[in-house]
Amino acid sequence: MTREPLGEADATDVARMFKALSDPVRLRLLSLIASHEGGEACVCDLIGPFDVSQPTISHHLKVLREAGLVGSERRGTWVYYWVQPVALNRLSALLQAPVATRVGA
Amino acid sequence: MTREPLGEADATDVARMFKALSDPVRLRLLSLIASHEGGEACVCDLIGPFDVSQPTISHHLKVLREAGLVGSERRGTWVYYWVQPVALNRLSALLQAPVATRVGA
DNA sequence: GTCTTGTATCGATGAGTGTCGATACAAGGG
DNA sequence: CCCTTGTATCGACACTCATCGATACAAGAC
Repeated sequence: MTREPLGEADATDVARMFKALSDPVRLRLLSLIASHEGGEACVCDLIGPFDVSQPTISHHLKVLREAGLVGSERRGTWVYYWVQPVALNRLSALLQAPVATRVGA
Repeated sequence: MTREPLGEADATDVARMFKALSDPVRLRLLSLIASHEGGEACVCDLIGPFDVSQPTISHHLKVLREAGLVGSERRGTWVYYWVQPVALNRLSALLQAPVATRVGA
């Protein structure tokens, strides 16, 4: 990003992912999933830590999934979610700024 | 983030920055500024590339500034903007995911 | 001073978003 | 079968946001 300007298409694509990260509940969900043992977490593990209702958690998980930031799978009664490292690393790389961009900064 | 869950306060703080990045126009503005020679750009350089009005560009620059992602300064007639590398790097580091989080992923 | 150019703010409006309760769907146990 | 538990969808509501035109402010030229 600091090398050459983003094109319109890329910007729209990346903006959709950042929008998925622009909510505190979703950020905490993502970090709960990422830091959970085995790298994945059941939805039942993700409802307790929040003050919002179960449908709201389900909605936020859907947003993260449709943004490509997490994957999910039903196994028996429970549904498990895991992070998609490739997507996160893409955003991470995009934000890496040069050490000193501006003269005197 | 992949090490331990984000606290509520941190999540709210970081979410505000990601929200500033969640718009295609703002992403392109940021990359235009970052990739401009000297690491800074005059507002007059930032209006032409877009199809939106000048007040809208001004609004988006304000959002980026209030999120701490860019700095600005008036020099004579023109106002210059530059990126804040520390802020971008903080977000970048936060998104760095382990190479293989899930077994078999 | 007045005029012109660059930038920011204001007020309005249409679209989008987070949240909820109610409800539907999925799967296993009795 | 019915019942229970886990998860997703639906419909509604309050709120936020991106955008605009109009206007105000800043600074230099004349």
